[in-house]
Amino acid sequence: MIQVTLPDGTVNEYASGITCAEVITDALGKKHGCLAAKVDGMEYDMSHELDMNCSVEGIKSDSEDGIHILRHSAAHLLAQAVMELYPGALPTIGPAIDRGFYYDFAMEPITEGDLKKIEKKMQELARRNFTVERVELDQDSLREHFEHNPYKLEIIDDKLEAGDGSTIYKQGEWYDLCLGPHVPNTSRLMFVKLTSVSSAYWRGDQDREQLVRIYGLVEPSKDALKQTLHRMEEAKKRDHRKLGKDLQLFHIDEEVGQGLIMWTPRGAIIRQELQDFISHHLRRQGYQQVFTPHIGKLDLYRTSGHFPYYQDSQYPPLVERDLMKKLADEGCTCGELSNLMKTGDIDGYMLKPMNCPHHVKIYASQARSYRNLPLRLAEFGTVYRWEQSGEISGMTRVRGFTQDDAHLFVTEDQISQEVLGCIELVQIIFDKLGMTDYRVRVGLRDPDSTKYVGDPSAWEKAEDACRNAAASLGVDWSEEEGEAAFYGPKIDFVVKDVIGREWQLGTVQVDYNLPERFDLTYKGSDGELHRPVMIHRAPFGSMERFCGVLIEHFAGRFPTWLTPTQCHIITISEKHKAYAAEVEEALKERGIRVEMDDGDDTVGKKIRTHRKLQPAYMVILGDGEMEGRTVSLRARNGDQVADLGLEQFIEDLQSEINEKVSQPSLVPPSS
RNA sequence: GCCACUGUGGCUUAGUUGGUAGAGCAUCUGAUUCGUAAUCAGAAGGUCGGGAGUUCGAAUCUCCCCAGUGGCUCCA
Repeated sequence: MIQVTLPDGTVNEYASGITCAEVITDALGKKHGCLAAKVDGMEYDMSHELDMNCSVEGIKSDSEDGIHILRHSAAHLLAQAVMELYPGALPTIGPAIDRGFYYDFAMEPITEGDLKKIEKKMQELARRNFTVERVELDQDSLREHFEHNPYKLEIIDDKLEAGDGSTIYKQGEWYDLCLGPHVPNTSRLMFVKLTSVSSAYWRGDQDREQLVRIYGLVEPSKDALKQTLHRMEEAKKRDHRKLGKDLQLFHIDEEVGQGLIMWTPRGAIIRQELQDFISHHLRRQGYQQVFTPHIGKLDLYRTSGHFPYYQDSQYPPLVERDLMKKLADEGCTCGELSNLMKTGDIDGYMLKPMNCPHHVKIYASQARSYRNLPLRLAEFGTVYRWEQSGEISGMTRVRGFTQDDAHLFVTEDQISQEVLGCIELVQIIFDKLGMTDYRVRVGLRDPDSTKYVGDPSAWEKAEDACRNAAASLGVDWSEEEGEAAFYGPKIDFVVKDVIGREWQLGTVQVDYNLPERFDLTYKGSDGELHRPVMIHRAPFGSMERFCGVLIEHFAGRFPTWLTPTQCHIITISEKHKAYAAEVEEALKERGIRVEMDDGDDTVGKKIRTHRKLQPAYMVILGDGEMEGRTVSLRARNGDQVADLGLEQFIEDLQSEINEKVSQPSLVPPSS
């Protein structure tokens, strides 16, 4: 007999060899809704047999662990279905992921249209309710089972020590190399939906085979699946690429170039407001504004180390006119040109891929003393990077962007405090915008690597500074070894977009490298020259990416202070034009952004039209308003308030803007 | 950069097996002056992402290029 402790603390006695399923059924009844079990905290199949005293807890299908198992099992089902439909395909790997699961196959490419067919097959297989069976095999028979699948053999080679066995999971005739656990039978996997097909490299290696990757969703119930699909639909409506067009915020033009954002008037307002907002805080924190050119000589980047090392991710250099002509006359090829530039035989200019070297030069333009430090130089600096064409996306991954950049030149003793200051700035901004859904990543050295510059004890101090700063935020943060830049540790702020992709926004990086390369110094209190440390920081990251994320965050419904047009005036009929003009003038006088519609459409039509642009308020003006010198407001959700005194309205609106209230609040919600 | 898919007037989109493009919104012109999600009528606007090819004939087939989408890889 063995003693089994249940989650509620009861201890039951069973004969040794009883399965988890039997224990859980005994404890919770037949309809226990569990997919697998935790035995002493470790996950096992329901069929796992218990042979010693232990604790057992069921894993429900709607728990986090349960969903994970469901997804992983659905991946197996997908592979089974694909194998039935495409006998030549070779399954490789198929894990559960955050939003579902995928499986990679070595096979002929398929199209989205084929997914329906595969999905149907999956449902059919689910319905046949195969038992999912765990089988332990020694290595020889494992190899035998997968002798026709070099991918599985490679996994066996990699993961298993010689002589070690492992397990396969069987459902019907089909089986896969896997550690489990899995659902007890395939009927649990009825509610699946294949979402997309794409490709991936075997083992994530660009130089290896490209595989067909199929993505899918699975949920424990029909309703849950429906809800998930609905949520995805809703999320897509907030996509900044769609809203950017609807709200006329930015434009990308094929003829201008890939990944190059043009901020249209309405979008430019948002950007300007954000820049003003942050500039205000920068001044308070002792930053000094600078401006630097968009290009710099190649030598500058040779010194900084960015050229030619990062040549592939930069726009090609600009070469002086005469030289270009001479080279052209001599029939110099691009490759030769590139080589000449690499060796320094000829010079040219580069579009700046970052602002640091220019700021470094400002630092170096004067003799600095410890009394000058920290020196904080800030600039909305536009940089250009040659991102791979396949990576470019909307506003979040572009080839030209403006960083809300700053570089702090500090003594080693000041690092900690200054990093903290940078972090605070990020937090002020995120708080004001109500962006709470972000994670913080502290990038540290890989202890085994030697690629890092700077003195190890200095690194430790800087890493501690980053850790402490991150901890002070009171949000989730994680340390990631090996994520540091080669020149110093960093703190990144990461948010997800509507389709679940992560984007790095704000960043704070400690840098020991550039001060070294540019031989920066300051005179210390001891009269000796010392090397300053640089801190790079950009709270938004880039204006483009940040705005893209912000559009999705607000679903296009910006707070009053940010929204491109704050009031849209709508007249009822022609006779209200004069009063409307008066109201418009009064608003504009106070710096409020107004758009007027005194055209001859019907009121309903005008409201419909203007709604699309999501102003904070629509100001409706008719007979009543004209007589009483009042306004009537319509909020974004359709709520209305009638006959507000004009002066009072303007006053209230202005304070709503000045205080950067999170959402328009002058129209009380209707009951 | 790699794989797959997509690309029709400003926007959304119809276009069966190849026979030189239909619509709605927006725009413009008239009429209408109307209280909160589309007033009526008319006009103008596309050669179908670009180029080459197959064909008597291509938006529809083939190839190359460009761009977008979903991934992969990358991201100082």
